[in-house]
Amino acid sequence: MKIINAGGAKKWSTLVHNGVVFPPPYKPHGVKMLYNGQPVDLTPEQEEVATMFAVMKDTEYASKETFINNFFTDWRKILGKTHVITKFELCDFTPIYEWHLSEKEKKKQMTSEEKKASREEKSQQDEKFMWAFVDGVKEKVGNFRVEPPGLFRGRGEHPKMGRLKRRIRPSDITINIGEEAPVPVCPIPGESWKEVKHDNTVTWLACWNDPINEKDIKYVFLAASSSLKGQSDKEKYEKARKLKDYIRSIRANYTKDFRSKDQRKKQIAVATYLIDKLALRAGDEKDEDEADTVGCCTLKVENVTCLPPNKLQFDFLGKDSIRYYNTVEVELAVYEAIKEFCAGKKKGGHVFDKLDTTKLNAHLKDLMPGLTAKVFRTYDASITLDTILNKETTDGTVDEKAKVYQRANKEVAIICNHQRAVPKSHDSQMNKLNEKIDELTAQRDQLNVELEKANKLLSKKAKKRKLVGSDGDAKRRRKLTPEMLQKKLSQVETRIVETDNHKNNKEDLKTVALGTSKINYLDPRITVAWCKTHEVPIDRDKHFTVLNKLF
DNA sequence: ATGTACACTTAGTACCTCGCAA
DNA sequence: TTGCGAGGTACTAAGTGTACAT
Repeated sequence: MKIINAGGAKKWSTLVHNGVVFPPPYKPHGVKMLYNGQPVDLTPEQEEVATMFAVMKDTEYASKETFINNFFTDWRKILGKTHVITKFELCDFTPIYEWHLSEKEKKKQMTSEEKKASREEKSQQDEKFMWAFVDGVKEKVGNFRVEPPGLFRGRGEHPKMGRLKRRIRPSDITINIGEEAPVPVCPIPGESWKEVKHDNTVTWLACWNDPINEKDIKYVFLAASSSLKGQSDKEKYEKARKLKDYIRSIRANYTKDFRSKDQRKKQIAVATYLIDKLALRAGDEKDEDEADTVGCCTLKVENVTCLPPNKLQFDFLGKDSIRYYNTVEVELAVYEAIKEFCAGKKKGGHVFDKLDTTKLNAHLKDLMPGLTAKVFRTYDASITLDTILNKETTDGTVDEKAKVYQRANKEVAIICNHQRAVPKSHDSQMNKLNEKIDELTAQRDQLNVELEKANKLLSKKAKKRKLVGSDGDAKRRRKLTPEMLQKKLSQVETRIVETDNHKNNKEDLKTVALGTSKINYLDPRITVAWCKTHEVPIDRDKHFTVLNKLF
């Protein structure tokens, strides 16, 4: 018997769960697309794939050549050699797209009771799959739903985008479950699981091969709120914290090697420096059939520009094809070393040609037990969060303190290069805020005029009263007193400042994704400690409330 | 030393929900 | 009552890193 994961520790003693939920079978709609202007008959299977493409009309993918070619190639396999459809250019998916829009509209038009009812029905069906028992403890399952068929949405310039991701069947699925637990009933009549195993050195409940990349495996894991996930999360942050004790000697170590005669040592030193200073990812080698992205070890000469006297400009696509664009001042020795590594190499050549992630990590392990490249990102995040929170938190309202936390969160996100697409509604929201500010400013000006008038009137009246003893007329009495106007004025002024801050904050964060760092990089213990010290209720944030219980 | 299978973390986006202001 | 924005969840792609085979 092949022993898999032999070194892996035991993760559980008993494991009980109910398997996975399959997406419902395809329901044909019968809407005919056009080919060369004529309606065409499609079998349900053919129609299903056509529909997958049709509904993506308003995405970027729909106009990408690679996507279209891959889709069409896979679809034609299903259409068969003799089918009338042979040219993509003659296909008109609009009828199906419009059907899709009207279905969407129908759903939107449902009353809130109907929506609620169907939601409840669904959650009732899902209920038994949502939970697992790990060593007798009820834990939430993460992704118990099997991925539905669809067109592959690879990020960046992925050579496989648009390929048909076929339907997963029970015979694709391996179930991992406790020996004594009942094997989940296969929910599709007449079919059965590929395999049932009882491996307690792993944490997954089910897996199948990714149909796009057959050598890749998709897993069903427990949710982040489970103690198994919480445990390894805690270990991750503990390791990052330990790096604090080692960082001085690690830095001394690589600094010494910047000028090493041994090219490999020198490259390791410079790479470690970049990972430490810039929180770059390790950068594993990638296959030809994946998007062309890089990390530290895979940086190519064209990704780094040396700007005299000692600046480096980085420009490359990293994970998820997110652009990393940054100019930094580095130690002169690093600058010289990079220049030397790049010298004489052709475009596409690796800056660190004597290096890969395995070698780098092996070296890091010598410096600190369990140290790998990714720990530096967690470490950087922890240091940044801690520093900003300590430096910037002042006595003030809870809202003001929360703003400080958000600023720290933002800095971490920037360091980790967590970006997002500018929200679709960004421009219109900015316009609205500008209009709001204009409106408030006009209000303010108006109030100032009124206030001035009211004050004048008051002093006039005072004079008059001395002379005549007037009690003022009814019309005047309805007007606001200067005090009231003053109060209103300061309210408006506050709102102007608030709205302006809100606007600037929104603009500032339009391309920054805060969520990833919050979930994966901000040590909950730092957050919780800060909340306690500064009397910010932890339950303001659901994420940390959950983790607080777990940690 | 290098390649690869496997397991697990990290990532951005689409969508959904809920509370609030208009 | 509605429409909208913030914030959360679901989804699944894309990384990292280890163990083992070659």
